[in-house]
Amino acid sequence: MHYTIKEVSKITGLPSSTLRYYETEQLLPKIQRNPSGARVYTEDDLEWIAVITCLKDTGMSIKDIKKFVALCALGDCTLEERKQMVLAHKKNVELKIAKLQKHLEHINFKADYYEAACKAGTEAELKKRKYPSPFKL
Amino acid sequence: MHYTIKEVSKITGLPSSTLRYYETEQLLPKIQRNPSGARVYTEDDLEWIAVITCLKDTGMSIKDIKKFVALCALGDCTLEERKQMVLAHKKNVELKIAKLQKHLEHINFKADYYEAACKAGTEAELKKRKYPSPFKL
DNA sequence: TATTGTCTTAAAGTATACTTTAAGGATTAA
DNA sequence: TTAATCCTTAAAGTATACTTTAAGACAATA
Repeated sequence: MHYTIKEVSKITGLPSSTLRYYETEQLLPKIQRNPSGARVYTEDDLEWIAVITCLKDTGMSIKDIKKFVALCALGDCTLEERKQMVLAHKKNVELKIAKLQKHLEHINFKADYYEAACKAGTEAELKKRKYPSPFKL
Repeated sequence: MHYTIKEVSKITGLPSSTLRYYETEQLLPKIQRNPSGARVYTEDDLEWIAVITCLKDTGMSIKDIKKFVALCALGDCTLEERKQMVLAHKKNVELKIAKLQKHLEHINFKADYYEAACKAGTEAELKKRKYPSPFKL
């Protein structure tokens, strides 16, 4: 199956302008063109977009994604380096999730706090409730 | 206990410039000054910084944090609105974590892929291994 | 055939969140 | 007392990741 830029935009949720931007930044391989010069996306292109989206949404910079894509283009001789990049990123994402979960505890504390404060109509009594400091003082 | 801006910077990991920026943007209440005009931070200020850091690191914009801080300053009449903000943000963070976990599966797939490819010395045989598309085609 | 809607490019513009610079004042160590 | 090191402000600069604009080409519809 082949897709126009508009279809890909709808499928992926990325604006056409972003899809063009990713291509000029070389986050995507060169996309084929039809006789009048319009982009024609394949299933493989969609798979690439999924990978890029995954890396981007997990916090990898455009610059690093570009580097990863460039390594892929070089073939088997970059396998080890790509593996290291993926493992490092995996670790980053795990840390990111752990950090968010820690912060979520703080937010849950606040949710309980406001639940109680709204019931009481005032937070005067509640200000003593303190969430343990995340800093070493 | 009282702290200089440099001490707070060390404790929180935020550069002094960022602490000043947060204050001018009104993410922090006005910080006390010593006789020569230098900032003097209290434990309460550190608690605020922890809240701001929590909101910021979980993806709340400076603009929205500012709004939340302003509501806090208005007192009990904004309790309900603050509660709604906290609950909405809690939901956002939960979604964010779920999304990261989903992406982590994709990254784990890639890690396995590169593990196998490095062992084989080539990815030729592995290109058939496809991670299920996250898009509805 | 004219209009509408899509596509193209390159370049300039925008949003967010800081960060740096410049110029000067106060405190401490030699 | 002089140099180093902190502090201050306001304003300009930076980085990242797009997004918009402008100008023009192509294809389908009224």
